[in-house]
Amino acid sequence: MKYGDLIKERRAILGLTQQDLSDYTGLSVRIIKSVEAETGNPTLATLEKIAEVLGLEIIMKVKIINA
Amino acid sequence: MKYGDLIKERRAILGLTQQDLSDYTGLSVRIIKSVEAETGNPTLATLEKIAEVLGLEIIMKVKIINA
DNA sequence: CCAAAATGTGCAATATATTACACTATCACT
DNA sequence: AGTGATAGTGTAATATATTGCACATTTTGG
Repeated sequence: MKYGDLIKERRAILGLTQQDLSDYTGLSVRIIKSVEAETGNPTLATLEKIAEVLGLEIIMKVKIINA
Repeated sequence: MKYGDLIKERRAILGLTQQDLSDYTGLSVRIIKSVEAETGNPTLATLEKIAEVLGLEIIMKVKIINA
């Protein structure tokens, strides 16, 4: 799953800084950075908090081959 | 994101036990259980390993309101 | 009904995600 | 050029995900 760029772009669209996103999610700025850079291995809760603030959603579904 | 039941059902469809899924993913049986029960807070890597074996995928996308 | 297989739970040890702080780097603007 | 705002990095401390074991419970098939 790619998520770093999506989060970064979405945050930019909403005009938020990493600090803003940190404040709104309650996550450390360091984690915001690592998630956007896709370094590290975030917890589902971490991703969900970010997704919630940015109007994103995380979905697990059956993988369609060749689609 | 709901994932426990999907994983459980998918594993059943493929005729795998929790032990099988543990072997194929390299994750402990305990974690397989906690993920299926949606207790705990799994790492993205943990979910991805399970998804890969079960033919599932995890996606983050812009949330469409009223859809 | 019975036995074996599969699943669920408590606990301690280990691995690692998250945090906080300090510092550097980059970018925008005057 | 320089200042302020924003973003990236190293390290140590803390919180917690993951593991392994032992045992209880449930389920499945004969």
